[in-house]
Amino acid sequence: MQIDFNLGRPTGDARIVVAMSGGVDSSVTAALAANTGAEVIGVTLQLYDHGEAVRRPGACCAGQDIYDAKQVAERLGIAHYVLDYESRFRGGVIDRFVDEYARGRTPVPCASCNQGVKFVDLIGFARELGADCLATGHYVRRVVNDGRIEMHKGADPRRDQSYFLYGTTRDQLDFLRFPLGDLPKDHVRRLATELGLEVAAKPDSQDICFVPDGDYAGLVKRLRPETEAPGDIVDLDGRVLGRHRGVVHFTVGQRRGIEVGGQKQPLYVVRIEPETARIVVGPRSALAVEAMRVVDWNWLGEDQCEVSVKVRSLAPAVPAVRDGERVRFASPEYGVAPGQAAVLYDGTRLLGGGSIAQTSAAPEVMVVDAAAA
RNA sequence: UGGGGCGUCGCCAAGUGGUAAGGCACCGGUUUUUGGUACCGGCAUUCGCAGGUUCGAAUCCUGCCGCCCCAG
Repeated sequence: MQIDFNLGRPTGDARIVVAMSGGVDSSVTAALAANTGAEVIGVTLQLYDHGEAVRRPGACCAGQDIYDAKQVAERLGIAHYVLDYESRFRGGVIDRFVDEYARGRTPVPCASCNQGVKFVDLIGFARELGADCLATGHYVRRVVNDGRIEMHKGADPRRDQSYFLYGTTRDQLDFLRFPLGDLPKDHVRRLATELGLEVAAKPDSQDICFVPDGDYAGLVKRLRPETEAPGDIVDLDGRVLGRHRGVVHFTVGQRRGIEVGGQKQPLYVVRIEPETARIVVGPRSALAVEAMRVVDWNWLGEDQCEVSVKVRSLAPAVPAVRDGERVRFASPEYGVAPGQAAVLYDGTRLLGGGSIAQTSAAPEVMVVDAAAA
């Protein structure tokens, strides 16, 4: 399969650096790059293998991933480097991750990783190598439209990763290539099989990469012990309903894990107050948000105001209006957690996004109970 | 120790003779390169305890235990 990398010159003279995680996607990306006839250099980042923050006994998955990447590079006959970015990852991703939880917010580590280590440091490295581009296995599309470079959602809607890439700058986008953006995931896997890549059947990555056992709370508690201070669970009127074992265990919109029973309706986390370690809970209707304040914007669009917005990776984007740093939903959105990313689109085009700083509750809607009426 | 009420899964709660609803919580799964949501599934051989009546009781009777309210 041939993919046009749009390098602006014959690929035979070009040099492509590929970010190789050791997974299926980036491995196929490397293979597609090699297919162009360009000189291809695979780069794998060692991010958390020996990190103090992650004390994982026994075999290390990160080590396995690096090994896998090396195997693939060898099979493809391309150069391969492993870069030690642990300290940068620790500072730019893990520390920020735990700090956000300590503030009662809910971070998106994949977004900060892409914004920092991957697209700043790795692109810098690729440029130093004299590369024409950095290719990654992300499911997004880079579209040149009338001389303007745009990022669009991946063609496979179930695989689109643009949410995590909202922080990509124009400069970075200019240098990046996403050869998988037009392909469905199963197609990529089939390619991996056809190419005889040993990672073809490797499971998709999931969860937070530096917390493979899923116990992110344990990591946060080790680094920020104050997040495990117990506190009250209170309702919207301040009545104490129960106790909890640390704000780190909660995020706005969360239902499970509150451990308060005996209610007519499920309770959800409405607000987190880290100063007093209080978790405020209420019915689902209390989660309705009509607008939010978004900070730390990255903007790739023009002056679009009518947009669609995602406040989480999955779930379709919903209509909204952008007004400065405020974004107002056309209809109430539920479970909008500060710290998460607000990512704005114009159709499939990524316009930019930022970090959710505050939300405004939608006025209580009188729900008429048809059965009672 | 006069009167009244109550005791059904961790919580709330249906069920008043025919062989234990439902909700919340909890657990598991599905989905997912964040967290969460959502969805699906599981969850009392047993109804405070002990006897009795009955073909058959959580439902009727007796006693005991516990709790609540009003009276003292």
